[in-house]
Amino acid sequence: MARQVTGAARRVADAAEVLRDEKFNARRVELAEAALETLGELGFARTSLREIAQNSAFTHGVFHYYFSDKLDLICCCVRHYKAKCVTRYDDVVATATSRDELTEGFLAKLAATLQNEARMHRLWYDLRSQAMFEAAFRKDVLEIDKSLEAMIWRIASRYAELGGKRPASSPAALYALFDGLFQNALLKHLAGDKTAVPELLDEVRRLLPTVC
Amino acid sequence: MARQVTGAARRVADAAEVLRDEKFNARRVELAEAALETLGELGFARTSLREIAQNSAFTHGVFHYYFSDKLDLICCCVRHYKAKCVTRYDDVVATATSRDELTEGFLAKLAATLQNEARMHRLWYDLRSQAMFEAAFRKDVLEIDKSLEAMIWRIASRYAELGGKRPASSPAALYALFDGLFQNALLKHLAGDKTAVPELLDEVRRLLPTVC
DNA sequence: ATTCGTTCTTGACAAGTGTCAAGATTTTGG
DNA sequence: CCAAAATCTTGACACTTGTCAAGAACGAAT
Repeated sequence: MARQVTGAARRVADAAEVLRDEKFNARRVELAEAALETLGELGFARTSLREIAQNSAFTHGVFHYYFSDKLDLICCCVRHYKAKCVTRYDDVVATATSRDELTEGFLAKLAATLQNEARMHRLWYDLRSQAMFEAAFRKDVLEIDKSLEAMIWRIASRYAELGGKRPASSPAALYALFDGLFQNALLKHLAGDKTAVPELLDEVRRLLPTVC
Repeated sequence: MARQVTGAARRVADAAEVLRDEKFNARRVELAEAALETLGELGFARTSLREIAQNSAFTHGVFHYYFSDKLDLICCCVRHYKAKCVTRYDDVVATATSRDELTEGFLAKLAATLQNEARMHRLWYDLRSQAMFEAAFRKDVLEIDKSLEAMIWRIASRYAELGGKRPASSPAALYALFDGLFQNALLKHLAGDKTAVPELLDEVRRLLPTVC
């Protein structure tokens, strides 16, 4: 009987701890989301914890309560960002019933992303570059890169399938191609080049039938 | 006669000034080269002028004598870096007399670059990302990007020519593809992935005949 | 309602930052 | 050879940075 009580008590205690952990983690995500705002605005190099705090509803001390240090915070930001990013085109892939439909849906989302979420994406490129210097970022960054490659591959596979074909290149090559084009268009777009977005769309429209 | 003397004096003065300017600029390049060492090691975010000075034969004051501020120094570094980079494959393109020769020469240089100049290249990716935040970098970065695109295009054109064909993609798409592949391979290589280099070579070897 | 553990605020600290200026040193031109 | 201009050194400045600790505010369980 003592056994059962202990078992029950343990269960209750465990449940409580899980709950606390979840709450703790939810707060971490809240803070990470707030941090992403400032990071997207200033970039990794120019962003300090105090600046993050000032641009948010929190004080700088809270960040040190929830994160062991700055890298811990940024890693949490990156992981959180990932979840949002990777599913961006899943709707289009799931609902498109023809090559044209898929193409137009993809291009529309691509253009919208480039214009409305430029800040988040430049942060991604920033952090991916940081990972080349800071080993602490590498694991997460490589993981996200893999996820993005898979995302592109899903689009390409579906596009090929709708045409009764198979993709003509490897997942790595396809991802490299689209990522490179997007990165270049993003830089031009941020530099005020109005032609960046339409030129990206043209390029992708021309490319899709040749690679899948 | 007074006219002639003034004219001659002016010419001499001008020549002297040009000489001084050249000397001044040579020194700037020396300093930039020293700065590139530290920048390649630490990345833009973590590099301070004092650190640059300590890792070099100069004192930190000199850098402020030759550069108006930190951005000015970094811009000079980037411009200097460009000149070296853009001509890397020109020999191979000029001397190759067959597709195979060009392929092997290109791949050899590609592998060597990835392994021996990883630090300089991660710095390039770092600065290109910085340009998305810092407007002062954009002009130079976009210019270098264009030069690199042209470099890739020269290789692809020559490769196509040697096969009696024409490149199947636009310069932008080709550059995006190779740049994306290289960037990804660099990250993996820096993360200690021994397969990064051979996999890049395989991918490029497979890709070349399909895009040109 | 009181107590105890969690959460948050505030202020401080040491280290590091870019920038500048006064003066030492070297080079140059007459 | 000497004055003037350039190059360079040194040390200081005002400011920002990440980190931490002391304690206030809060919430939940007894």
